[in-house]
Formats: sequence, C-alpha cells, structure tokens
Amino acid sequence: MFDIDVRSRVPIYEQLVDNIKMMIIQNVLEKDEKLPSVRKMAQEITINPNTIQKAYRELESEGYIYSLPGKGSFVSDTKNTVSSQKIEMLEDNLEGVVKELIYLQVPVEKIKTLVDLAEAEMREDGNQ
Amino acid sequence: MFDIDVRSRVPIYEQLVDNIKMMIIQNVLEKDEKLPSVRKMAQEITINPNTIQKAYRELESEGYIYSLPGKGSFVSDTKNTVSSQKIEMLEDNLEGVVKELIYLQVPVEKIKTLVDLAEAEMREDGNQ
DNA sequence: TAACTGTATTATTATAGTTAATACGGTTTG
DNA sequence: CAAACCGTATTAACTATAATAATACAGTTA
Repeated sequence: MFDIDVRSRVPIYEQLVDNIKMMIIQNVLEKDEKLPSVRKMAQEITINPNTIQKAYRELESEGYIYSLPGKGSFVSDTKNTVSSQKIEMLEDNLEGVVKELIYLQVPVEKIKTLVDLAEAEMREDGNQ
Repeated sequence: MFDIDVRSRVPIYEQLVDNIKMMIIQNVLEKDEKLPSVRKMAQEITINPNTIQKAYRELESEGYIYSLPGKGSFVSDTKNTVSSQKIEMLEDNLEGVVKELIYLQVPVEKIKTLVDLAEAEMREDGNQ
C-alpha cells in the first residue's frame, strides 16, 4: 500500500507523510476513510509503531487527518485546502526553467516529452 | 561568497559541492581560477577544514576541479561538458516542478500549455 | 626559512532517526 | 463484563552520519 525506502536520506516518517498526503490530495483516500491503525501499519511495512505515530501526528497537525483515541485515524475534508498560491509559484518556476532550456536549444517537443515522463514516474512510484 | 545553511538537512559539504558546481556551470568561476584554500574557506564560512576538504574531494572526483598539492585547488576546463550538464540540471529542475504541479492536481495538458506560452514569450522578446 | 598549500588519519562530539518496551485510557465486539 | 482493539505518551537505548578537533606530512611559494 505504501512505498517506503528505508535507506533513503528522507526519513521514513516523512516518506509516509508525503505518501499519505498525496493519496489524500488525489482522492485515493477519501474523506473520513479510516487509515490503518498505528500498530497494523507498523506490522504491514515492518517498521516501528512510533515511526508511524510520528507520521500520523505530523499529518494531523497539518490538517490532513484527524484522530479519535480509541477509534482510529481518518482522512480530513481537504476539499477547499489546495494552495493556489503554491501552484502559481510553481508555474512561475516552470516558466523560468523552460525558457532557459529553450535558450540552450532544447526543442519544445523534447520538453513536453520530459513532462510526460515526469507524469509517468509520478504515477509509477509517487516519488518527487 | 557561498550560501550555506548549517541547519539544513542537506549536509554542509554537499551544499558546498552544489554551490560550487553551479558557479562553475554558470561560469561565475572560470577555467583555472583558484578556489579559496581549504583552510581559508573554512575560516570564511566558519566551519571545519575537514568539511571543506570533503567537498573539494567530491568536486575533484566529479571532475569539476583539480587539486595541486602545495599549490591549491582550481576550476577544471568544463567547456565541452558544461552545456550538457547545465541542460541536465535544468531537466532535473523541470522534473521536480512538473511533479509538484501534478501532485497539486494541475493537469498535464495545462502544463504543456504553459510550456508553449513560455516558448512564445521567448520568441517575442528574447528574454530569459 | 616561514607561511602557505593539499592530503591523511584518528578520535570525539552532536544530532536525528529509529527501535524498544511500557503504560494509560477510550472504543468496539463477543 | 472482558478481551482485543484503538490513539497517545514516555523513557531509554541504539545507530548512522555529519561535523569538529587535533595532528601530521610533503610539496610550493615568497
């Protein structure tokens, strides 16, 4: 269910946070859906429950999930939360990079191919 | 001269490597230019000489600089590699930005439209 | 010769991530 | 009610890596 690389420099708990965030944003996990319990998740991916707890605590503090002691952890309603400001910033970035590439004679078609590649990778493994 | 964040998760020596690489690729540092000595650089940015040494060793092994014991460390001739490496760097950037945009639900087609827009602007007024 | 270079080595400290072992109280289920 | 789940909290220990510290050696330069 989750894609963790234990020897990455990115801490496990943070990989978990990123993974779950993405699944929430992409609606793979839906509003009020129950996440695996701390202990079950720990068993599933064979890491320590405390590491899961840390990830869940982080996700909760960022508003992606909410936890009910005794019941479980659930996906928050994030419908209206996606940051248009961040998108705008990234689009500016994109413009800059694209212009530099074109300046260096990289054809537009090549750039679009790279966009497709990035998207394909994104779907494959969800990494950044 | 260099832009180091000692409390970043990226190790100092790696920040140094990235910094210097970029300056070489962008021709801020020119061929055969002398870099600050290990000890002087350590003094300048108040970190341990061994950390500088580690960065220089890395840069040398990647061919960005060459070192002459007793004389100093110097920028390699990267004339024929710079352009392709710069492109590579930009393509990595592109990949990152695109993935983040997709992560934020921006459709691939929208991204490609932005690529076209950037190209059009590029042709119009020649800006970067 | 003195002061600089790169290079190497060994030991130590600091920090962050992770694991481990428990514990407590709420919830669900049989 | 009791057992088996839940989230949560705490403390200690282990690990890996980055960074520091203290030297040392040999080549170069002024």
